[in-house]
Formats: sequence, structure tokens, C-alpha cells
Amino acid sequence: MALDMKFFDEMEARIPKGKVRTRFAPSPTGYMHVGNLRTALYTWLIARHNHGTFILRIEDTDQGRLVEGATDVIYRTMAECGLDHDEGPDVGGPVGPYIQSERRGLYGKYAELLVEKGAAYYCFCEKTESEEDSGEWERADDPCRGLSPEEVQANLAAGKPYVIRQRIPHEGTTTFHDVSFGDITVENKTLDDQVLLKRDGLPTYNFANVVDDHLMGITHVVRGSEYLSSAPKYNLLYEAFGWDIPTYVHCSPVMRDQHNKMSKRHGDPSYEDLIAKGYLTPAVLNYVALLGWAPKGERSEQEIFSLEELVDAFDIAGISKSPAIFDIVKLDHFNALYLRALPAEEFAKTAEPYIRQSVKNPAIDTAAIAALLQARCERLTDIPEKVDFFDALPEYSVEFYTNKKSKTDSAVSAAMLEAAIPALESVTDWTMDAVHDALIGLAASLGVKNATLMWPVRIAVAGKLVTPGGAVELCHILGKDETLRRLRFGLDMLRK
RNA sequence: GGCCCGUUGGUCAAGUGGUUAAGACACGGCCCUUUCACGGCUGUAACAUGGGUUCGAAUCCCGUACGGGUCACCA
Repeated sequence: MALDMKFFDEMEARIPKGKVRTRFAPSPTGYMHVGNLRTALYTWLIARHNHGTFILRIEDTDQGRLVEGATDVIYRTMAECGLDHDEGPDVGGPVGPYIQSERRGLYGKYAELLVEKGAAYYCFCEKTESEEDSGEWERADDPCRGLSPEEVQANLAAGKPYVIRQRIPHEGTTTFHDVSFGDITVENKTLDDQVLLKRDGLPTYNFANVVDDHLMGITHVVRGSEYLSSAPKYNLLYEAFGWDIPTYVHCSPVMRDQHNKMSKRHGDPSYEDLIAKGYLTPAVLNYVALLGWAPKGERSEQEIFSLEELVDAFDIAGISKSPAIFDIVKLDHFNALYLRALPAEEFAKTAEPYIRQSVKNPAIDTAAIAALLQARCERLTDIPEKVDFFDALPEYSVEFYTNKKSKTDSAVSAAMLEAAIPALESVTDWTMDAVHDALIGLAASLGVKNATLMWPVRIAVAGKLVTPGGAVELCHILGKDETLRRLRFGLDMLRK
């Protein structure tokens, strides 16, 4: 069979040169887990830091695992995170198509080219189960490796189904270089003749990657460390084609604990889950960036990074070799920081729906509540539970009135409420200042410390130990009538 | 089992032959405060292990242990 060499030359001619080009290449399996997001981020950062091009490519060579709507999740997540791409299925570009299933014709041609060059061969064997499943570790040479050209032609002519396998040399070693792991050398005999082109004519992940990364002019390949051990085979492929080898950046996995990767199966949160749980996108991105990467040198103490700052600071050398455990508690901390850094109006707007989940009373000023909440909230989803008492006073225990530091117990609290009620009744203009002055003045005239009066008032109006804001703020937001009603109710309770 | 990789406090991590071994989260204490929180100060806590090399090793070499990855017509 004669290969159309002009075709290959034309493909070569399309490849952009000279600029950094990176790609995020997810499989549309319907779930953007944290490790994926981190890979996307790092890949994007390398492109942006170097004023290069960022490409989105969809790897859908496994028809069996396709999930409906999965590509939309990818597009949406990338857009929400601000990880914009310059080339991709939706925006096009010079080296498309950007969906592997639409490139299917290509891979066969390149596989045949490899056969021509002697670096691959046709295999007509039945599908075999994996060695691991069969319990066999020793792998014999594939019988088709030694087929004569005539035998191959005969099988082909007979229409026998086939795959194309890579012909790995039995002798020698292969060394490949990774930016974070350095040089890794393996003996070729430990590598096996992996399938390049599957029986269905679609390429395997490994082969599609090599072909597409080359044809798309990718300069830096960022991927998980699970691909580390197949990397030597890539080198052999690149060498057989006579192509330049891109820079490899392998990243260790994001773990859920010491032993397990983050996974859907374990119920670990995806990006979308985190957002639904009340985390802010920039906080998630900031935290994820630091899971396996740290700034070097003088910036090594910085932890808070906007996306722009990351673009500026990101350096491949800072990528860690060892796996990092995802710590939701630290994410909480980052989220709290981002929540607090929001302009007050924006926080109020963001928090409003969460406040309204439990505060239905239209007379209650949600902006005032938001102002109290901003410095005391780690997750937006914590809000409804924190503010539910504004609508309805919860049932609470008299023991709440006893607090050592404030020097209160039931008797003292009763006396305080008894004094507070008339003092607040006489406040005509229910402003924050007026309520404040009335209560502080009362404490002074009673000769008790502020806390001794404030504690029982706060308990009576909120019915909770922990509240957003102090007694004065809560009374002010609740309004005069409701405040007095609750104080009287508390007093009754204490008298029983 | 073979091959490959990794190992600094509970967690994320700085550190590239000479440091009192940063910083952050979490945890404890103190201060501030009308509670909680915020903020400020402060404390506990680490170089897996055994050998080398070196005047000197968290840093370099070898072994051991432990962990991870991979050995699919999945990615």
C-alpha cells in the first residue's frame, strides 16, 4: 500500500510554531473533579504566564464511557473559573477539529505510517484480558510481531479484524525527561507493545495524545502522574515519527486521605459540588492552585492569589512531586477570607438568597444581617442556620442565661431583663445608636459590667448561644416590638 | 511479582551542603470585645529509617521501611 506522503506534509505545514501552546484535554465523563480542575488551571497558567496559546481538546475515543452533557460541564466550569481557551471545539482554530472522534481518520493514517517505518505492526489476535485480571505478570511476545508482510496482507485481504501495536525494541533503554521528576530511564524490555489503534479504528489514549499533541503544536504537556510510566513509550513514538518531544509536566494526584485519590466513588466533591456547598470560585481556584504547587523564593509566604497574580507568579519549578491531601478545613479558611474581602454590597447581594432561605419576614433588613455575617461566615450555606432566629425565636434552654465570664445566672438575667424592658420601651427612635445608648446607660446606672446586661438580652432576643452580632445589633434589626416581646418571653421563662 | 516514583509538624508547604528548619490551616493560651467571630500576641508540633561521602548533611550516594503509580483494544 502506498502512503500519501503529501497528506503528512500538509498536516505538518499547519502546525503553529514559536509560541508556547498548552492544552487541557479532558474526557467527557461528566465530572470535573478537583484534580482535573487543578490540571486545567496549571495548564492554563503555563500558557498565560508565557503569553502563549491555550487549547481545549475533547478526548472522546472511548465511546463506551461517554456521558451526556459532560462537555457542557467542562465548558461551563472553565468559563466560570475564567480559564478561557483560544482554540477549541466551540471557537475553532488552525489545527482542528478539536474533538478526537472527529479526527478519527487521521490516526489510522499515522498508525500506518508507523507500520511503514517499522515501529508498529498489525495484530490479528483475539482481545486479551489484562494481566492483572488473569493474575499473570509475565508477558510473552505478541505472536503477530513476527508476521511476514505476506501473512499480514493475506489477513488484511481476508478482512480479519486487527489492531495496530507499537513495536518496542527488546534491547536498550529509554530516557525521558519530566520537568518535575527529572530524567527517568527504563529498560525497553519492561515496556510492552501497546495498542495504538483499536479494533474499532479509534486510537488509544496514548496514541491519540502523541499524534494530536504534535499536530496541534503543543509545547508543554501537563497531566497526571499516572501517565508517568507510559511516558517512555511516548518518546519511542516521537522518535519513530521524527518529531520533537514536548516538555512534560507530570502532577501527582490530589488525595482524599493518605491512601486514596479524590474520587466520585468516595463521594468527594467536584468543582460544582463545592460551589453548591457555598464556596466561592476564586477561593476554590486559589486553594486548588496551592495543592501541589507553591511559589518559590521571596514569594514563598504568599498564599492569597488572584488569578492574575497566579499568572504572574506561576512557575513550573514550584510543582510538587508528592501527592497532596485535600483539606476541606483549609478551603474553609480560604473561603472565609474571600467572603470577607468582598465589597459589602456584593457580599450582601451574594448572601441575600441564603438569608432569605430562613428569614421570610419582609420587615427584616437582610442587608443589615449581611453586614453582621460577613466577618463570621466560612461558607454561604452556613447562613440559613445562623439567621433562622430572626423569623421565629427557637426553643431554648434557661441554662443559656448562665455565663461565667459575663457573670450571669438565672437570677441575674431575670433582673437584667426586667430592667432592660422599660429602658427599651422608652426608646422612641429605634436606631442602632439609641438602642446602644439605652443599654449601655442602663448597665452603668445599674453598676454592672456591660456583658452582664448584654448577655441575657442577646440570649432572650435570639434564643441561641452563638449569634451573628451582639445584643444591640440584633435588637435593632428585630425592631422594637419584636425585641420587647422576646425580652418579656425570656423574663417569663426565667421566673418559672 | 517486575518496573517507576515519592517520604520536612495532624494538613498544605519553604528549604537546593553551614538556617534558632520559614509561613499558612487546625489545635491550646492570652489580649481586645456586649456573645461568637474578626483582629493582635503567643504556645505545642517535623526533616521515615540505617549506613556512608564531607570539617559540616533535611539537602549528595547506597540500603531498608512505608506509601503511591503502572504493567487494558480506559483514559
